[in-house]
Amino acid sequence: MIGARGLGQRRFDEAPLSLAAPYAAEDAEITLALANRLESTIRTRGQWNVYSEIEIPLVPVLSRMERAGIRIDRDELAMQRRGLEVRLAKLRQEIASAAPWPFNPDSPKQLSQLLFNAPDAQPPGLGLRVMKRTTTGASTDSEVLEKLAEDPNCHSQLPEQILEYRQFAKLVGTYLKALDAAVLPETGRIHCSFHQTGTATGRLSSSEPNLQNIPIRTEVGAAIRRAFIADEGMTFVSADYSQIELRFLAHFSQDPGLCDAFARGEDIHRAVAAQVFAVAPDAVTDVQRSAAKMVNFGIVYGITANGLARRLGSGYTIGRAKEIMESYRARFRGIDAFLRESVEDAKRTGHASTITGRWRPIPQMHSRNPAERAFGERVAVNTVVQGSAADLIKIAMIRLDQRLHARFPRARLLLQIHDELLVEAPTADAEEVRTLLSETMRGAMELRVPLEVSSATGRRWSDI
DNA sequence: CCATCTGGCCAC
DNA sequence: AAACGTGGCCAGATGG
Repeated sequence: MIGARGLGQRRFDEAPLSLAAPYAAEDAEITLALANRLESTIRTRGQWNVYSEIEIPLVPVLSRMERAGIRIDRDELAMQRRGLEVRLAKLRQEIASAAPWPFNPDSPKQLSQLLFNAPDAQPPGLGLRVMKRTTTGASTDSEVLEKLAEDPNCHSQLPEQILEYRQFAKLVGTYLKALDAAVLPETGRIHCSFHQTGTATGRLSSSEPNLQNIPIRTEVGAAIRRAFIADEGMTFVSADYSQIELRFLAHFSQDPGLCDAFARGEDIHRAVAAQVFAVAPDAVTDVQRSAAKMVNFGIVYGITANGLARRLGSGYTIGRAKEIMESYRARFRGIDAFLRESVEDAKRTGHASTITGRWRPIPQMHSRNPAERAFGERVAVNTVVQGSAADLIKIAMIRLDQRLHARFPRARLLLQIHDELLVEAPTADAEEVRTLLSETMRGAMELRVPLEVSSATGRRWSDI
């Protein structure tokens, strides 16, 4: 496989190159024996359909995606990098002059000492209030720094400066530098690896480099997507499932409230807020909608009142978060029942199953440790929903690959990002490919609620 | 020097 | 061990 590391740079965790030739026959025999045993295990575990209908057909699709790679505008990367490095240099100076002793802003350990040590300790610190602990000491993560930055008792500029420093350092180190280093100079393209066996739920993962976590949330971060550019004469076509996990929640639970909202094409967070806070949809405030959105996310991840309260922010107590959850469960009885059934199911069988019958063992379900068991319960819910969404898009990818090959042989699938597919198509075909992509994704499964797919085209990833 | 762990943070 | 799920990568720290 073409790889960013090139030949000769082998990693410690790779097996040594095989001395194949003299042993070829023996190797083939061993390989066949192992394959037979693997397949018989897959059969006895009831995973034959997932294996033969999804995973095996997906192999050549992923292989083509890896070999296709994606074109990178290295000048764009370099330009952004220069800009951010100038800002980082300034921030380093400002941080140095605001700090009582020379410290490395890339070191959470040193920062923790600087912020939280007592003034008379060694090394001396600012004696700020510790609000969160890690296994080794006081946390300096962004949540903590944001609170410190707003705290009127904290007279230091450091929390704010470090937050900004970390943001830019992340973008330069993890993306601008690393992506440039991953470009094959001969082709100007990056070829990541996609892994079919890397996750517990059936999702894919991506590595070297990971192209499934390119920034989008902030403006400076999203700008990195400008460096992903379609090949000469080609255009990017992208499509993503809207609210796919909540739609699976509606499908499995058959909850009338949620199903109707999706059937009518309503703004789902607004619809849920209207129910939970017992107001008309038009009367839902931004704050209520945002709270409902967090509850929706929470349900999919396996909610706790504690976690919800933290995410809702300082205006909400755990008690208020509990009330909101109670109201949610009362208004959406079907969802409540589904959550309970998922947990009961996992307790009985020891595993969680997705829509295709893919299953994940959850040994924590029977643990004596309550925290461990609670984790198992969240996993039981999340796996059904997340894993089913993974099944859906894999089926769409297999069909899309066939259809593109038949109708637009020059178009090719480049990336999958969990609920999104990115295709590169000849510019003249882009609109037709967009329709094909969108319809293939939408038609990959028939659920009790309609699937909605939004799509776009553009020469750069940032344009979509 | 290398391998591994940790805290932190990017995506869905 | 799990205080809301799934991943991968970075720099620093640690230890052989």
